[in-house]
Amino acid sequence: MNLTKKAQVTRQHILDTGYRLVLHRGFAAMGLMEILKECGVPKGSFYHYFASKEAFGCALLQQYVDEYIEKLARLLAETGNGRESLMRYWNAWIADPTSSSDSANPVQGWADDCLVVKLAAEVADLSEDMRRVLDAGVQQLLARIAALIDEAREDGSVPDGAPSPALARMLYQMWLGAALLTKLSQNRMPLHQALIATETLLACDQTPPNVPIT
Amino acid sequence: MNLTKKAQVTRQHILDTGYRLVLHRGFAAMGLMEILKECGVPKGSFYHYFASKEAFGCALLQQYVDEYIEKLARLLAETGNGRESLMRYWNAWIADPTSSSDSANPVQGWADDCLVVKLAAEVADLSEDMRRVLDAGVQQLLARIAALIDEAREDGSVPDGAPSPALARMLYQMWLGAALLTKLSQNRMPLHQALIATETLLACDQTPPNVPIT
DNA sequence: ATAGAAATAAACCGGTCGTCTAGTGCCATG
DNA sequence: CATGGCACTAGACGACCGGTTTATTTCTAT
Repeated sequence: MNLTKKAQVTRQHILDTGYRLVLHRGFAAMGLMEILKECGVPKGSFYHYFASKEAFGCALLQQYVDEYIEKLARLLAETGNGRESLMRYWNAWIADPTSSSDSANPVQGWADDCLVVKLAAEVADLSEDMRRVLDAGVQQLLARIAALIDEAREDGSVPDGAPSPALARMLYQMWLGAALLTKLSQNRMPLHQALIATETLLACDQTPPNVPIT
Repeated sequence: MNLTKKAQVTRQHILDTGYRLVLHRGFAAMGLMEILKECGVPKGSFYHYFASKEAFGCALLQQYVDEYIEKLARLLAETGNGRESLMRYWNAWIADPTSSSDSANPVQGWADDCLVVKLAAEVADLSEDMRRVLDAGVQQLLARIAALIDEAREDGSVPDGAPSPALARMLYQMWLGAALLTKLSQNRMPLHQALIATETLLACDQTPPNVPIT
């Protein structure tokens, strides 16, 4: 029992360091030895916990998705009307209000730790399994954002407009693009601009011609 | 002289097949042998034409950027007012009007062949040189789009609104995100939705609070 | 015919993922 | 307390592929 618990800890340790590494190197470029050396786990153990590198990747992504949704729930649990909650989320992309930032850890937001930004393009062609996990996570998130928009509209803090699923996706796309350009240009301006644009879009109450919603 | 020309052809051949492969496998995951086997060039030759894999990557990206700008110029050379030109560009993301599509080559647009979508996240952390090439290309493109918006506003086909550089970037980000989600979900709906959103945004003449530009 | 550049072939070394066998520690049962 | 069994650790090993370098051949121009 205690033993099993310790084993789970080891498995978790592998996943955590894997996350840190994959965030910067990418999935294919990250070797297993790199992870295992860093957390002092022998190779034999790895294949005890995971059937393959791909299976490991799936577990990694699944855990990331789950934790993301949880983190979002915690962020939204604070007080504030619908619009404030929504904007708290987008603001977190730029700077996570719950994480402290000192000189060693410069100001960072969710955009900097986002595996969708880092891996979506790579994984989409690499592994069907990993693609599905990440895609399902994104769909889940989009649904939550859409619901958030609906709530904000119900309490009157956001005006009516485009269908909430369409608007949610549009906003998310914009932030993905902003995070990508920020990575590429090493300049956080796109993120700040996205924040302004988000406010504009939320205020924009003109409904576009019918958008097919999936 | 003829020889030199033939050499250039070989080099070009390597770059072209490299582009096709990197578009699906990614840069790190694509081995040199994969390229060289496909175009029948021996390994030794590769290092005659390119100093390293990274240098090859830079040349690949540089050529991609240059061709992209040219392709854009050709697309915009056709008749139409400013707004029509602009929308022709975004439409091309979904389906390139200049490329024929048959059953073997299903309908494809620029989004499917975009190296920014595929490589930005990977390259940003992998190689400073490659990052710079791609970033410079994006900046060049953004400037062109902003100019296009200005032209459209001058001929009255697009209303005034947010500063054109900010609007251009916002639109581009949205399309990047849409292309990413399309790859991830294997569903082209995000692209179509981006098209609707683009029209809405162009019509939206409310200026957001001052946006610091670049 | 020959000097020298252009192009190629082959060897190199390190790292890849994954397998496999051996060994350790812990728990439950007799 | 012994013993068998299971979860886990340990790391050597294999086959292969990574990018790079060096040596060699091929060709052209003088």
